[in-house]
Amino acid sequence: MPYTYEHPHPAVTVDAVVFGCDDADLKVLLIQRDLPPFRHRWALPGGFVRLDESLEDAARRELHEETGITAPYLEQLYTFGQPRRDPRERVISVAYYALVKLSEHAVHATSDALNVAWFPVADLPSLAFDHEEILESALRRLKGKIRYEPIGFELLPGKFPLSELQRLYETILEQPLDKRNFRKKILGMGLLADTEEIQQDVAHRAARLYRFDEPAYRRLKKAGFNFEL
Amino acid sequence: MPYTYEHPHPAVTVDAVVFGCDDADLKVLLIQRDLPPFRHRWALPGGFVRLDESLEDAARRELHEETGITAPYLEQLYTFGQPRRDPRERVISVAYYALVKLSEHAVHATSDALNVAWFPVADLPSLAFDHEEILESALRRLKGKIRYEPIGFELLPGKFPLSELQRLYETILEQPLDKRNFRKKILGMGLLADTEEIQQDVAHRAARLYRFDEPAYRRLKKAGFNFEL
DNA sequence: TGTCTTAGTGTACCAAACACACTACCATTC
DNA sequence: GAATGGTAGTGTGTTTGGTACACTAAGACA
Repeated sequence: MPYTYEHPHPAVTVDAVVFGCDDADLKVLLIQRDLPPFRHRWALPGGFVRLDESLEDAARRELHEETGITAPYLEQLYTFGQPRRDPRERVISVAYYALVKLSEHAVHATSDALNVAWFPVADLPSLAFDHEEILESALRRLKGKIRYEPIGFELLPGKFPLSELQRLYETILEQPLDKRNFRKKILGMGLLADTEEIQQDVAHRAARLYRFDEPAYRRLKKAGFNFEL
Repeated sequence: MPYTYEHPHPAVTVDAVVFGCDDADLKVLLIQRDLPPFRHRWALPGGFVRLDESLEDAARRELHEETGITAPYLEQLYTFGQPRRDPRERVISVAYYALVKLSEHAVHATSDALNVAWFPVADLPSLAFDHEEILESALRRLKGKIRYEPIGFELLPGKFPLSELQRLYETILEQPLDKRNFRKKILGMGLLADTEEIQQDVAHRAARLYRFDEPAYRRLKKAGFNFEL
């Protein structure tokens, strides 16, 4: 059972900041801890890295184990390793951030967590460890990256009206965008395919639905195109 | 002497990609290993993180111990943690990149290293571990970041002619820039202060020397200015 | 049939990006 | 001291993309 080394080793964990978006808000997935330290506090999903798995695999595994979410867009964010960030022992945490289509992911609490829930980023509870710092860092990254990589689509359903895409950008960038300029620019890129479908069950004129044209993006990127909004 | 844990722990190291620039080239600082594994191979300076120091402190300490360099611009790059990247045991490496003024830093080998030397990034030896991957990643980051943060100045001496700054950008971005447009843009930002000095001992017309005006940059940044080249 | 709500569309102006070529200055050499 | 070689330094016109801005169209519902 015990593991012995000649030199001291820190523990290594992965934590994930999972973003989702619904009609109203940008949201983050949190779990409520069922074990000390910080028992009953909300925290980012995450856990210890096993010796035979890569960091990214560990992040995916923990995410699945604790929240039921699989295979999202996942990217390494930053590594947090201040000496006293965990009261138990020296723990170095490699943080990831993930983007998921909120509507397509039912979440459910599992063994290690008392509870799992989506929180609007504008209204968060106090978090365990240094997870508030990690979350802020993830938000900054998202805000920066969404402007020059087409990652916003990961947060939307497969088919979406342009107004929803615009609202997503406005929410994340925290600034209003002009409708005509937004449409002109995004449609001009040639990354959106018209699905020939329209919204259903809305109490007003129905909007066309578009989808992100991934192959077109890869083609354009190869040809030197740079996404920018 | 032995350290015992209930669960297996990986080892954690920091590695640093140190960039410098001389008249001709962008260069990287490497050490020649004096110990197995990869004995006699060139590698990035780095080493094990101590339990009572932060990751950044560890990077600075190792850099100083192995190469004599102190207090450079240092930023976390990425964390590399594939299970078999080190043949001895599971080692997770938090990589940093640093920018230094090459001319102002005499380097010297110390105990752990057989040798220390600057290599042009265009002409590198084969490296130990996955250090080639780390170095490529650092180059990508540098290339991306230098366009929207004024970090290029960290690589130049305190006083420099505009032509040297331009050559630095051309080297890192790997593309030629128009002299007039470059000067217009960079001078128009108001980040460069004229030192009222000129080059000495050159075999042609001497150029004015400028310095990066850090307080001006902070002021402008606060007012919403964004560096971009 | 009127009202409400969101979808969808075009143009004029301004600012920044880009392309482009010559003169000025200094040191060295003959 | 004249000529040469090498880098410093300078301005304009064109094009492109960013930004500001207001009305009509469609469909649901009362």
